[in-house]
Amino acid sequence: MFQQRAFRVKQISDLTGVSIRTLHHYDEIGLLQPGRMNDAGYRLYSQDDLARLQEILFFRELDFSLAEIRGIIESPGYNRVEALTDQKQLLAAKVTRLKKIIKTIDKTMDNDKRGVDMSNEDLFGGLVDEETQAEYAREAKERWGETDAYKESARKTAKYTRADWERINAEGGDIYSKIADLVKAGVTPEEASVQIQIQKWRDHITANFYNCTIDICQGLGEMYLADVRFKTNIDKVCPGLTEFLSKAIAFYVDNAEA
Amino acid sequence: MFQQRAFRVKQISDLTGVSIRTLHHYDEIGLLQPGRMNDAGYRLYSQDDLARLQEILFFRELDFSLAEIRGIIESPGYNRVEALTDQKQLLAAKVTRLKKIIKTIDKTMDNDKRGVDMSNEDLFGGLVDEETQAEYAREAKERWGETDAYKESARKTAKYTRADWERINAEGGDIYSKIADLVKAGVTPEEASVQIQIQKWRDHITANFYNCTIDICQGLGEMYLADVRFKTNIDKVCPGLTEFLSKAIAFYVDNAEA
DNA sequence: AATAAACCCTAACGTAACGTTAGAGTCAAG
DNA sequence: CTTGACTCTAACGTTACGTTAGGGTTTATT
Repeated sequence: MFQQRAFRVKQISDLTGVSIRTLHHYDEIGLLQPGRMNDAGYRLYSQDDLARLQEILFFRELDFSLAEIRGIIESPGYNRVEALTDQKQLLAAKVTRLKKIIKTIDKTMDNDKRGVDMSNEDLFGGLVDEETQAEYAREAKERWGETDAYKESARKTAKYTRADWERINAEGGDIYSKIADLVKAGVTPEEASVQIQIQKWRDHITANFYNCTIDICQGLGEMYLADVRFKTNIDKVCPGLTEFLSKAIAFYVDNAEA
Repeated sequence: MFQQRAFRVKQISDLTGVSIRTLHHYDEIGLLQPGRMNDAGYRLYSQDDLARLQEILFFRELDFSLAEIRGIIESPGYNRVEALTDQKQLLAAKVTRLKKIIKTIDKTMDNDKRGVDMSNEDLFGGLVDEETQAEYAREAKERWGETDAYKESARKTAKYTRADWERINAEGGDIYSKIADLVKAGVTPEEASVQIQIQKWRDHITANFYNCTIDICQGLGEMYLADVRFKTNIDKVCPGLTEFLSKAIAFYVDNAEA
């Protein structure tokens, strides 16, 4: 018989840079439980456990919470290669963001030297979250490939200023809030009051990003639900909003087709 | 009379992306206290407060703790332009690290596809902290310019594997621990037992990085104390170690010159 | 064989940096 | 003069661990 190589906590710690306490913690919360234990109760990690830890660390680098990470890698539809592709995409976005911050620093130093004041928006270039929008856009690119919708969106959004983003975000948030209010009021996704907001939502996307066809509506409705990042962001407005929104969009699509 | 422009919490929040609660928190802990309050107790932030928040966010992006940030920007020797230069340097290092992680992802996907196993070290490229060393090296570059010492160091360290870094770190840590023990034992920096360790420390640097001349020793001794990142790292071994080490190095240098 | 030194465990409290209610005052617009 | 958007303090909750404390285990070295 052949015995698979097993690592103990210190070895894992040395190899990966995570603390032993962190390994204990990940075991406790069920994020990374070692394949087996020896008689003394020592944790023995397998090669597969190591691979899983690697994935966890990639997600952590992207500021996913441990609960999110666990949710993702344990979901039935989880695909390692796809996840790696996503992670790469998001890391690239982070690099872009950091580079933008570096530029902001350069500008700040320059203007400091010359005694000029910067606009208050420029002072925080790269620090505000507007980039998450762009992140999501890239995400979309990955899922849709180079579709016409994506190209149109990229062309439009490229010219947007921070003020534009603020306005767009505010408008979008406004629509979500209104739907959230309807949720709280106890109406169903099929009701006209909701469907009117879905129409507004679609118009908003068409006006600011790309021509939001019925097919794309359907895709978005599904994606919002399937993708944790969309989901958590939407659920911030009101828990359960994503599910509701998805159902409402599905109904909207069905009726538009009929 | 001319009244300076004042911002309230929501405006600051919209402008910078930090939450209102965060502003409250920064006020509470004294990290960012608004210039003044109105009669109703509303926080009114000035243009200068905004600039300070910008600096805080740069540091935060680099994972400095709020206590550290406060310590740095309130220290008497604090220089805004210098800090910006450092931040830029560190952000660049972070970009490098992220790019390394992206490479690791590429490698992982590639090997996955071909069914090959990666070495366990390579699995975690970019995730382990070895880079802090390189970070500090770059820091040194910035402070010293392109000196011969720096070039030699860069040439040597470029070839190091993770195993080398582990060994070097262990050796360095060992020397620090020994000095820390002497500190706890109550000896003075001038005593022979300490000076022997300083000699070992210098040899360690010469062996692994560059020819550590007396002049460089002196520079290092001062830098350790002056630079928070060196200081906090060294003080991790034992609080007060940096001061002690600095004194011991100063004495070593004096005696070597005589 | 014994005895350190280095390593492992659980349990439980501590901490940093906020998030999240809860309850109440402020202020401009209609 | 009231309503909606904004503000405040106070205080408890949360995440992701760090940090003892107290006690077994394994391995290297007398």
